[in-house]
Amino acid sequence: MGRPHKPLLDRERITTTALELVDEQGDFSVPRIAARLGVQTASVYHHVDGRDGIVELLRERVCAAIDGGTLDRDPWDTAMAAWARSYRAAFAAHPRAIPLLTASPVRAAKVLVQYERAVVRLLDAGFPLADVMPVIIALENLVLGSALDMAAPEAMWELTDETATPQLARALDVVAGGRTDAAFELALAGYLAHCRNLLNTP
Amino acid sequence: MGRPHKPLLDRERITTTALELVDEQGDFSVPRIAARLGVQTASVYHHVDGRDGIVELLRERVCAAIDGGTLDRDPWDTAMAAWARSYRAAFAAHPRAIPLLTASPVRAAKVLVQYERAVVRLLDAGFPLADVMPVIIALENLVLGSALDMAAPEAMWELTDETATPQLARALDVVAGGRTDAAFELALAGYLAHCRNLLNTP
DNA sequence: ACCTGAACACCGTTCAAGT
DNA sequence: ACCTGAACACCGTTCAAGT
Repeated sequence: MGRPHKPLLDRERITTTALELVDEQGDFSVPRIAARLGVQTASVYHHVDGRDGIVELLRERVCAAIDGGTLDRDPWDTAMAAWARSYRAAFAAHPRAIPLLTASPVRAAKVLVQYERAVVRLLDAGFPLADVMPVIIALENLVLGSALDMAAPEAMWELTDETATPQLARALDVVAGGRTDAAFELALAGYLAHCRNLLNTP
Repeated sequence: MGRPHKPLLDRERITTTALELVDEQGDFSVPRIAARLGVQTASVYHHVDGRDGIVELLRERVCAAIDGGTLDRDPWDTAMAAWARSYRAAFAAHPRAIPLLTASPVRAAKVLVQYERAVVRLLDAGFPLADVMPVIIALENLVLGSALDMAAPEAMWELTDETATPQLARALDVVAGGRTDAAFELALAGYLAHCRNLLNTP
């Protein structure tokens, strides 16, 4: 066939197809992307840096939904809370992608700029330089830990032998659906309170 | 060859070999396990429920290092803190296994028993039933989020274009090695303080 | 019950050949 | 520059055949 007049493929469409596959089936493969786009497997490699490159594109695509504007809100703790919720919501929109994306951290330029903004906000708020990264990484840990929890199928919490863990069964029963959100909000509240405290008692 | 007088393989040795491979190379495959054990690939399938079964065995093996005894300490918040640190340390002992293990949550019987114990401790401490699971899951999120951070190669934090994020570079520079532990301890302290507060102001 | 050898479907990746 | 077809090494899994 040779080269077409108009390219059949581009990174955008490859990313979209990969994300569709992950949303539908929990995983993707290069051949299945190619098949969906009506193209040979090898063609994909002319646009993308292998399978790992596609994962990186997925990470950037998912993270594009994080609203960096939240970081401009006042005061600083409101900004951090809103950023954390937006960060988490971006991952929640594609739960089946989460195990794929959390394997290595987000280092896309667009997200690093948000980290830079967060550093500045915290310095302006009065945090000592040495506290800034721990504060930010702790927030990232919170978000990603919660994301993993969201990615776990509900069935993971269905206890097969309830008699061995009766109190756990009772405690699970009473939270049912909202366990994930409640845990995140609890951790976030604790985190923010502790940060405020750090600032007031140096 | 046929059946040997003494089995050449068992789940224990398969798990150990898989963990060795993961520690050394960041991943494992059934054929490579077989090769190390001087056996055919197909033989492994007589002892183990496929690749996923081996991952589950890895999860159980790594989690066996969690010290459930910490949950008996007094008072309850000391117990939770010690449990969280032990939980995290178990994962930290095999950082390259973490992405493999965090994809789905720990549901091995031996660990569920610890969750049961944690539920009882929290109920005894006076937490309302509805708060118990959020409190426990938030702790799990904290631990796993931090584990992911530990699994990330140091290089992930080396900024290629420092000028775009100068403050981030400065903040990173000053924490250097200890960023992961500092972030975890910060989040844990905030979490515990918040839990204590929940208990005192219902 | 446990190991082998062979087979199958699928994967990631490369590359010369075409336009 | 971009697509194809063919190739390669590797993977997970199954199964009949042996003891």
